[in-house]
Amino acid sequence: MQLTFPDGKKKTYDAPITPLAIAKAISSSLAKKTVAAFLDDTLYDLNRPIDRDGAIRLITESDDEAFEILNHSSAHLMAQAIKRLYPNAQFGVGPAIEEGFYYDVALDESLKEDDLLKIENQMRKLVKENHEMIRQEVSREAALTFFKDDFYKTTLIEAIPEGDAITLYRQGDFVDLCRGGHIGFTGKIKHFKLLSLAGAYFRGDSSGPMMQRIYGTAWFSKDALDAHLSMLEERKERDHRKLGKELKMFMLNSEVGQGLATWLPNGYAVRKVLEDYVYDQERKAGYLHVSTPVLGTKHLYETSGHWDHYQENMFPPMEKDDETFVLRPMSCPHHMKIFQSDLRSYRDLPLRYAEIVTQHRYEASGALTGLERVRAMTLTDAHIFVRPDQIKEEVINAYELIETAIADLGLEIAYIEFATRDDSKSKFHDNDRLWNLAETILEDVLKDAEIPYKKVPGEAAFYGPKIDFQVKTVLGHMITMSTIQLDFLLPERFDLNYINASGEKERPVVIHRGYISTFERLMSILLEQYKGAFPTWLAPVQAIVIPVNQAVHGEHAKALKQHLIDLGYRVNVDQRDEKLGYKIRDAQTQKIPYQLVIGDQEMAEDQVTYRQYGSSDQHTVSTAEFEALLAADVARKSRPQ
RNA sequence: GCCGGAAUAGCUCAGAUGGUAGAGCAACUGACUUGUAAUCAGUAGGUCACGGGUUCGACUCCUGUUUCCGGCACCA
Repeated sequence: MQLTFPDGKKKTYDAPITPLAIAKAISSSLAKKTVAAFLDDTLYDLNRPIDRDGAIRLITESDDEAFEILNHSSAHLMAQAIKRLYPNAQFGVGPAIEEGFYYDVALDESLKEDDLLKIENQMRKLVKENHEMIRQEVSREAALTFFKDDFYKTTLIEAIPEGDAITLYRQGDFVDLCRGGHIGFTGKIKHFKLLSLAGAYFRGDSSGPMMQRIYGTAWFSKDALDAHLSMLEERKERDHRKLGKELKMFMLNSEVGQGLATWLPNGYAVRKVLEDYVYDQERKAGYLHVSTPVLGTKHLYETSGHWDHYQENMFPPMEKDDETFVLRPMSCPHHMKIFQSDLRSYRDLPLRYAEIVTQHRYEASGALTGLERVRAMTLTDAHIFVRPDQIKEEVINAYELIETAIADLGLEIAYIEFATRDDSKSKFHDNDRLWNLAETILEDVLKDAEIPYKKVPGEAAFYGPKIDFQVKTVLGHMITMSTIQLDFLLPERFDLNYINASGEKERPVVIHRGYISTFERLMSILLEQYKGAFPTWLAPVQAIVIPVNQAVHGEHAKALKQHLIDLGYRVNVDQRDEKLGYKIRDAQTQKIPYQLVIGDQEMAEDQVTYRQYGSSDQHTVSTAEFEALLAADVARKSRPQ
């Protein structure tokens, strides 16, 4: 039997031979680090015998695939430990995930935090016992017979497509249904920790049973595990809810209402900068700003179709004077009425309406998370009315506007999701011709613009396909930042039209454009991104003036503060009768970008001594120089210096 | 909405087995008059989330509710 290595070398072996044996033959240190192997494109467990020719690649601890294999095996190890402690336990799925693994368990008793330690200790025992994890291919019938009393596993087996191999993995007394790859021996799993308990629906079906999910993480070295755990701690420090409280940005008060955020002065200062930014960018890009009410009649939303398709996400209707009103969850219907308010010519198009507006959506209570998921949100919402021949250009314009904003905010587009419909007809507007046309145009735009994208069938809006701009936050969450949605349906429902060149009525197409998410969600992202230390253009307080001696320099400091405020900056002065060190410390704690110290020399020479957040360097410059520096800092927004 | 956990001063947190609460920071007052991350002293601050129950007595035990946290489901 001949195996070809990645460097092209061929070696001959007596079949069968395991990846472990192959690695051992090369060196014992390689064997230690080897986790599994690829034979051509098939993943082989460390101990799965290879009995045919092919291209072999040994996977070692440093390879990307290794972490996944280790964690997948750790999930099995945990299941084995649970089975020992709770013989009646049944299992759902137990995959490796980005930062570790989980396993879903069905148990009569509910697990407690303390139980995680018990399970962890049992896992360590099993590691010491060093069970071999043996792969076995079985027939569907054999698998079903083996798991005949296990509702979860039989359901999973039945879901495996006909013709696919069904494999079992045995380690000691524990057997699990699994497609593999595994690390071969439980003894290879050394550095792990169980992290949390959660509920999870079996197969993600909220009408089905709920299982107990245990999350854990496994690494190849103690250092790597420790580094991961301290990273998890650091993440908590970055949590926008914690930072938002510390920096007095916003509050969520149960008496105000669940999911209803209150912006405090600091938070609103940041939001106002963002509002002004989007308004100005839109103005330059030819958008026309409008303002429409927070309430609308139920009839309006029946016309748009939201009442039928979106009702469960809306607050219940209210009645007054024989009229039924709803709190608007979106702006589209209002903007449709604006388009309709006048006779439109083909020469008027594209018409771009934008509005900074508050909307209310009834989000499930369990979904609410700080500012990330709220029930009242403010955003800039735009609807662009175009002729069919203008679609492509306007989609590209919107794309560019969004791209610029994301860069100005110091964020990055991770990828773009192209959401199309799938076969579940009831979820989507029933018009094949329009759907196919809409999807074709959007995909053409994506292709022509050479934008990398990922197609996600079934994720479209009910009125049409869309592209979503996904941003990865510093905490690793993927968040939809912006969206461009094509809509052939609402113009039809509202019977919108314009007069074309031949004097005939024609139907416009609507592009829904979400710009930079909602101000609430954006605030949460930015707080976490900058760990509360906002770049100068966004900072709620951009500079604080600190007199060395309040009695001597206080008046001058106050005047300097007012001078900078008059120039358009957000500036405070610390007039407390405290020592300089105390006031500096306080300013650093508040993460104010510039601290301006005023003493005898500065007062006499019209200078400031500034110090930036996070640095202990001091620079003495003339007030004019400092103003120029501040202006340049604000102008570059969040882009790198 | 579902599973599990939590809720003590403005903030961060202590408070064994039931005997009505403490610290640090912040606030306020006074002294100090300050040159780059905490000057000293004093004062005030709490329906222990809310409602019911058990008990001679509940922050503590039971129970219901609310909100928050970790997930799941949801997320135009």
